Amino acid sequence: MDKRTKKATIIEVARLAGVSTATAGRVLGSYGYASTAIQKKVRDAADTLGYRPNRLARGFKTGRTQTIGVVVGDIESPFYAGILRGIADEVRGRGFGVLVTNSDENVDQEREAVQLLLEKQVDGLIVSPAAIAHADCLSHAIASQCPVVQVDRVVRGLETDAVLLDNVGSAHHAVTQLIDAGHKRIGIVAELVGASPKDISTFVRTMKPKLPLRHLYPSWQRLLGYLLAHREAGLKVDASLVRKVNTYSISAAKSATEELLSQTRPTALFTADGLMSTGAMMAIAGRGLRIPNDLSLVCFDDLDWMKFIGTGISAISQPANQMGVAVAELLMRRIDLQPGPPEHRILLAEFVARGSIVAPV
Amino acid sequence: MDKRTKKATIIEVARLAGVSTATAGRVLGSYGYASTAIQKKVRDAADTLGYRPNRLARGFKTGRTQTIGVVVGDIESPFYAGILRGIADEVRGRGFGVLVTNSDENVDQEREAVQLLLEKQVDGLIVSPAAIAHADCLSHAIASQCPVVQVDRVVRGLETDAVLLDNVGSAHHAVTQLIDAGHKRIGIVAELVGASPKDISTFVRTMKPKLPLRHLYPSWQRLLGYLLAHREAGLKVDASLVRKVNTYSISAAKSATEELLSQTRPTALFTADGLMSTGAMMAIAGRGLRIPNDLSLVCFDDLDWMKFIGTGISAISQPANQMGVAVAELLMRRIDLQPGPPEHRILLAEFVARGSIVAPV
DNA sequence: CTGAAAGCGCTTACAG
DNA sequence: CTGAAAGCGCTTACAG
Repeated sequence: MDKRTKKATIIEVARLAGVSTATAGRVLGSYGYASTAIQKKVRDAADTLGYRPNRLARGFKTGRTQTIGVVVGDIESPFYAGILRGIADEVRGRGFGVLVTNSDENVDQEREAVQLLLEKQVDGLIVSPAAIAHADCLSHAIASQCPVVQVDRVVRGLETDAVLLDNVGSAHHAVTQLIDAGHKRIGIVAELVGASPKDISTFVRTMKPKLPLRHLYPSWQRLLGYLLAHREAGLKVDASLVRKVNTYSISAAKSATEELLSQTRPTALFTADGLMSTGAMMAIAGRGLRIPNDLSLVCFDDLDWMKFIGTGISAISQPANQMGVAVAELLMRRIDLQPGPPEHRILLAEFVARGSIVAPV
Repeated sequence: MDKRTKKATIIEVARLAGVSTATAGRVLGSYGYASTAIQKKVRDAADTLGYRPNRLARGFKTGRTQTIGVVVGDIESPFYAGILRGIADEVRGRGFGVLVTNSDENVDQEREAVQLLLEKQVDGLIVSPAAIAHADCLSHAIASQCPVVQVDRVVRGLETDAVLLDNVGSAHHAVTQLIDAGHKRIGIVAELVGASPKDISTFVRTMKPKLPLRHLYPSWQRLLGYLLAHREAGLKVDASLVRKVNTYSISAAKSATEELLSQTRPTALFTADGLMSTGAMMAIAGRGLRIPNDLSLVCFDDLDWMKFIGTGISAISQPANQMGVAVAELLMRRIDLQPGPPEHRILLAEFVARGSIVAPV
């Protein structure tokens, strides 16, 4: 192989092999027929020239880039990192590339990202939509024939395939463990984006969400699971046990938990995602509370430290990798033009029982 | 804006505006001149047609795709996720996309990934090389004019810009804290890829690495920092205090730590990265050891739980985001054809002192 | 300041 | 089974 700096094109390969560029393309791109004799000539020529196909040119010509775009909130979050990992694994064998962007859960950033990805002619889009009410940029993508699959949440009125978690069921199950152990005052710390105190108390009372269930943010769905578990047990929920966080950050989760612990004295706590759990744990440790003796705890998202802190923290483990694999699968199907109505694939989380639940004192 | 499914091209915009495609391109791509009157006509036409530039076509023509490729071990690792975040942030404003791939620290996978990225005509490559002895695919990339920047480690003989951490200095500093507190038997749990027991004992004795210092894997550099700290204090190191891990996994780190704790009874422990720290903590908790009363501990990589476990774990905090920003900056310069000899940018880690170091009993 | 024309590196009907 | 030719959607010298 000749290592010159100038890249060889199919034209040069064809010339050296003494065939047309069409034929050279057919053997190198393995489409169409070619006699074995010619195949060998072409491959040899390609080898000696160190030919590397220009996928950009191919994509430009065929209209398919073998690239998918992914827009998530923040790849630094273990949940999204896990999803991304699953996507990359699923897609690699197919020779696809993955273009990633962070939206920071911000609609403008999401719009810009989608725009860029579309202009780069991705074959499909995987999005964890920042806003759930509407997403013009995603409708626009679909209108221009770019398949979209949503993950973790679903925009109202955006009819696409989606991969979701059974948030209500998982939270319900976890909180039921607490109730079964005898807890009656169970605090919950959750993101609850865009909630006012009034929204929360209304929701706690009525359990009627403003949007259809499947268009709720995950943290709202988890709250619903919490409420349902209570109702099922005939327990009334004191709205002051339900804490939202001011900004989506560990320190805000910590403050919210501190307030909750000092003001309403719950005997158990349920945290609605990994970030909440970490913040809550900081507050718990800060107050010198021992788990489970002083406080029972169940967390959404199973983080490393839950395995070794104290007697272990019982947790709901989201199958992030599998979610990534599933969402990539669904997208690939659509890229392959498989028709059919939108499919929502709902994955189940695993409840990992450890030593953080005991009867209240 | 007209939302038809067929995408408008610059030809149609030009026709509607009554100008040539060249002119339309000049105003839409903001290169070259155009009178304000024409600018308006073209923009209006673009708006009514809902024109979106095809960046693939542009890239194909200009030879610059405004896309960079990134190959890291595993995006699920918080360290790489942090780097990727930094890269994405740095690059977004420039309208660049980021194509990510996992090598799983496997040379073949790395080669395939680099190959694919090159064929996709990325403008540059950021790689955390899987093997340090050589990397033909990266030399190949450079030979074909694709700038490469290395991060976290550097391949021998591959002269590129790089962003590295001062592993030796950081480890030295951390271990010195332990020594200053009076510890004489300090265990270390590290990855130490490709080491035999003999390699380790030789290295402990001679402190002469097989490769030049800067081409050592991070875990070896951290071990060196550990050794230097001992030598400086006039302390001899018992080679049985140095534990490598059989596979790079939490459970292997846990087993290695268990062996270390039961066999050699150290009074303090130094873990050489986040994964080692998590595994070690599982072993420590499993044995019911309390930190710092039963064992002092310092960890490389500052993980969330180190803030709230017990009295806190003192840790070395790698500036992963900054590393990502730096590596993207360096790459962007080369993409802009800035000449000059390869630059190695060495970042410093921060030592976060918490409550995990006390005098040995 | 603007336009006509060539061309980036492939693939794809269409002939033969 | 193979080749000549057109064309994907832009940008870029080159004229004017």
